Amino acid sequence: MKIATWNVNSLAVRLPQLLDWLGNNPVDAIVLQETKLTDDKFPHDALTHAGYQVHWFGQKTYNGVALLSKTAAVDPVRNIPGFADEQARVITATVPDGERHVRIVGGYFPNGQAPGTDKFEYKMQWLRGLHDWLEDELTRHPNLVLLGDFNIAPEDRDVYDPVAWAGQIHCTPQEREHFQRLLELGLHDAFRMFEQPPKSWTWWDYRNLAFRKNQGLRIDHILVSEALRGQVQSCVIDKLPRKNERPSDHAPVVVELG
DNA sequence: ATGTCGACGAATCGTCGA
Repeated sequence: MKIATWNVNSLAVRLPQLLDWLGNNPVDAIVLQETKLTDDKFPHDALTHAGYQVHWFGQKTYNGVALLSKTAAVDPVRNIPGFADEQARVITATVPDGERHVRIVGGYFPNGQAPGTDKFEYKMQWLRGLHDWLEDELTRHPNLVLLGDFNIAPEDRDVYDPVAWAGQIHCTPQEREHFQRLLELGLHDAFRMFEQPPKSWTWWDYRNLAFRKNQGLRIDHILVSEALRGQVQSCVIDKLPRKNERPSDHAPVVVELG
């Protein structure tokens, strides 16, 4: 079973690229972030035609998430129960895979702008809300995958220039502490379960020729629960879509469960 | 280089967010 995550930065713009990518990478499930579409504008028919069933949840201009799966996903939940939120950031559902059922939590974590801002404080509260809900959710669903755009670079090796980024958004000690607290729930960073090329990033700024210079961050992640840990076969970043014309600034990440 | 995108509202660009 393959599960992917991709921040598409506007599904209206990126739909052809998504369909192309799914044609070449027929994953069993994928979560999308930054669809930036109200529910009535969601391209449900095109994705159904591509062989996916979809749960989606969005808003105009900002945010918006979706969960696509080959088999129908059940028990969907929008956002974080117990955490009141105006913003469409989390979509969760259970995807059957033969005898196994996997609870998939797709998240678009707040950016946070900069330490000391209201948006940073919102990010901190959001992360606390996510942690507390996941603690419960894991008791109900031992087979759980948390994936998406975390907007956190967990370690210095996830940053192209850790000195320049020290203390900056995505790299603050507070954000990294929250990432560690998620790991303490028994979640495991699937990407780091394997040997990986150095300078592996999932996001490159549109500015400054960052992709060409491979100046990026690893801020999109796939965390698997303890019960799934032994089943993880691979985890890779697919840089190819970043080379498209009019690319998203993020690359997809794919995990394979045996 | 704060050098790019994408969306929006109102206008053929300025502003915001990332």
